[in-house]
Amino acid sequence: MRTPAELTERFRAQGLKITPQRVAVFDALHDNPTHPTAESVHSAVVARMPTVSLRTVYQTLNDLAEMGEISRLEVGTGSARFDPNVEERHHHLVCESCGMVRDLHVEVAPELGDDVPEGFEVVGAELVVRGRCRSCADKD
Amino acid sequence: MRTPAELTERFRAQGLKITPQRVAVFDALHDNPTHPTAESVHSAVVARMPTVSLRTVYQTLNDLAEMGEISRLEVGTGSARFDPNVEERHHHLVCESCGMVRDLHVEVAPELGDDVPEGFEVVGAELVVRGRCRSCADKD
DNA sequence: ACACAATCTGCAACCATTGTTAGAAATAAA
DNA sequence: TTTATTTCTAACAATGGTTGCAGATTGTGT
Repeated sequence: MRTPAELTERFRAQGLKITPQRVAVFDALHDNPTHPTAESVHSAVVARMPTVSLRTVYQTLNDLAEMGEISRLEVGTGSARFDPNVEERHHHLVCESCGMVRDLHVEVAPELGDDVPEGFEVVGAELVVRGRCRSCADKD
Repeated sequence: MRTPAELTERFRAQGLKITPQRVAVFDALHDNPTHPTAESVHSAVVARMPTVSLRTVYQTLNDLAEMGEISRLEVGTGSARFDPNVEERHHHLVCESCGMVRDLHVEVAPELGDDVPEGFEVVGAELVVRGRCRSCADKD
């Protein structure tokens, strides 16, 4: 992910204003490998700026996603996850027990050709590998 | 997918009762390649049994999913989709414009080994390929 | 046919997310 | 720096999908 400072530039370039709330979200995401939900980003932000609303966090995450600076994941755990790592193409590993999401660096069948219908414009492909992580598997 | 008659057997085997509502859901799913939402299953069912509630449809779909007779898909289109085809291993193609979901018969990187952490029990892997279907691409 | 347990319906509650709006704050212009 | 303009924020309400609940209803084994 870009640094908070770089994101600030990108926002300015789009004519968006730089507010402390937005910077706090940038900081919360920077080098964060946990694929946080909006809620957990909000918690992190609130720890330092108690008045920031969840609405603002959603707004900023949406802006970032629209600019392609982060990506939104739907892994079936109820709420969306946000992934600051958009530079490396990668996929995800999900623990069905604790909800943990982890990056997975795997090449996925690049020759889709066969079964994709004529005229379908492929934009992207996401692989989700599900299972139980070690600590959950050990628990019972 | 199993025939409605077979599902009836499976339900009985689990000690679940056979009600006309449940049979109507079985029928609505049988050989249905559209990956319907609960809402659309409900519409189909209501066409023949006007009093069936959406709640009952959800209940039956959940039962079927728990028994492994159908699978629940979350492709990020707002509502869950249900796929009666659990016999053939396959993946999905999603049109981001109209929400269409289609089966995709592609082999996906079977040697995950590399990046899966030690001790993680892999249960399954789902690939979602996103893009625009021909008719949506033609529209604009 | 009976009795009991399981099921159905209708409605309320829930959760994640988005719409709205008045007031506050950041930038641009002077 | 002061003002003017435009954008943001916070709070709250509303939405959409899904599940919880209570009482009436209906399969099923006897």
